Amino acid sequence: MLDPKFLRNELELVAEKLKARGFNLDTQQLADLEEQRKALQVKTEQLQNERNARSKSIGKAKAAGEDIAPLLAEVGQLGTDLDTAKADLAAVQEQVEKITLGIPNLPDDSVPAGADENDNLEVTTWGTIPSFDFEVKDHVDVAEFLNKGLDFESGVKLSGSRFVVMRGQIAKLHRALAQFMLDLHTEEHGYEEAYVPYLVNSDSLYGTGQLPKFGEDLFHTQAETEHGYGLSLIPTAEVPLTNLARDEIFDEEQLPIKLTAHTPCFRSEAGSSGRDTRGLIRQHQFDKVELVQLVKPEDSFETLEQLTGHAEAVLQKLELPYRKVLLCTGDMGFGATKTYDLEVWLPAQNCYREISSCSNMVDFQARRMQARFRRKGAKKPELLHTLNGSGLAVGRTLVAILENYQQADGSLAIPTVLQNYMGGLTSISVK
RNA sequence: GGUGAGGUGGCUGAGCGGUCGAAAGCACUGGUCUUGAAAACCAGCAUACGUUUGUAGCGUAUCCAGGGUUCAAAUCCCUGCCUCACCGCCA
Repeated sequence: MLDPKFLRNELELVAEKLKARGFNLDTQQLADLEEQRKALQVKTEQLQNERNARSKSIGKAKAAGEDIAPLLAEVGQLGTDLDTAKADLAAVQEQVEKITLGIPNLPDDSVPAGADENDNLEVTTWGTIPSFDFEVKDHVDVAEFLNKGLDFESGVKLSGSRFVVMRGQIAKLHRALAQFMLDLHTEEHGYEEAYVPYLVNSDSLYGTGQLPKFGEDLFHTQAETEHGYGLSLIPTAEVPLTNLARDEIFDEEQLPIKLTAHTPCFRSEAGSSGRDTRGLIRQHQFDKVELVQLVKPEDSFETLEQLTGHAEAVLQKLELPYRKVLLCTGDMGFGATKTYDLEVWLPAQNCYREISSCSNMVDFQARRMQARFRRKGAKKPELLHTLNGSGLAVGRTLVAILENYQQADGSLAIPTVLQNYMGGLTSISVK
């Protein structure tokens, strides 16, 4: 959510910045509603003031033993006037809120203008793209050959399309990856490990910005009612981790707060029906190790560079070639003001594919969540800044390893840093 | 799931339907005192929004949340959520 005062006072500037990310703000409508809101709010508060004053004088009169009947008669119409004013105000406020909750964050000035992913800016590449002296298989075929380690048929039987069963050494490798990532972030990058709920309430989803606009991307445990959806499955650990700060006021010295968690993520993939139907790339359920930081405003852009580096470290230690991309205005997520994507090299697709997305949300989520901190000696608390990034998507990392570490004989080499997690195993081969 | 108790400011904890944004204590901040510290004493100490050039003033709201009764609700009624205790069940 944007700063309502900024939105009000700089409406045209906001609209212009939003245009860069393909969002059209109806400034006329919003300005009209704001004007109504202001008038109604003043009116309502005046009526309330009058009612309070009169009620108070009735109380005093009664205490003094005076006859209060004439005073009561005077109040007469006030109550109903107040009720209608309140109702009118609530209706307008609801409209304003509906609009403001649906406005995405403003892009930072360092973000390149562009319409879609084709306008993203490649920042760096790392590693050398491997060459194979045999015909490369994609990850599905590599795993199929390795004792049917990825079992999509069973996924369909148990649940439906976009679900998978992993077995044997592939399942273990998947687990090893998550362990490795968590250990790296906690032991070398200073994050605190967290175990969090996989079901969250609607307040949490509003806080990080999944609701109200993106409800159809989530799995809900019950249909939407006026009280929300009840509990919903998390689409990312960003939701529970970031919402830990909701309605909190931290001391300045407590920041930055750095949290990591390994969780499954659930996405309905509504609107992606034809895309990436083969393999592990796009599943309804996948695991991810998430990084979240809560920082002081002046630190957030520097923190974005660091956090992205923490995600890059995973790829580097796994010796997977990747590139770092600065997303353009048109390709960023709803709450982000600046986002780097890390894209890993997939030999079978002969291209880079997204494996991590690291974003600075500045105060966008913090304002929704009322997540604040107080500077030493300061009276007023300030909104903090929130950042998050994948460090990394475990399923897609498994894909990258299956493809980049495949051998001519059909076996799979195990990246050095994972061998300890695999009981010393250096490769996986057919039984 | 059943029964009972309860949810008040950073914490503890008062609060006959009216002058309660809320006693008191603790914590915290500033000051007096002191060579310094402690103690003592004095003062201050919630958040959001609106109005406004204003971190001033004024106004409004907030005593778990949402409804209701009333001229007036922290206080009464209903619903929900949560906490605690005991019972049942369970990994």
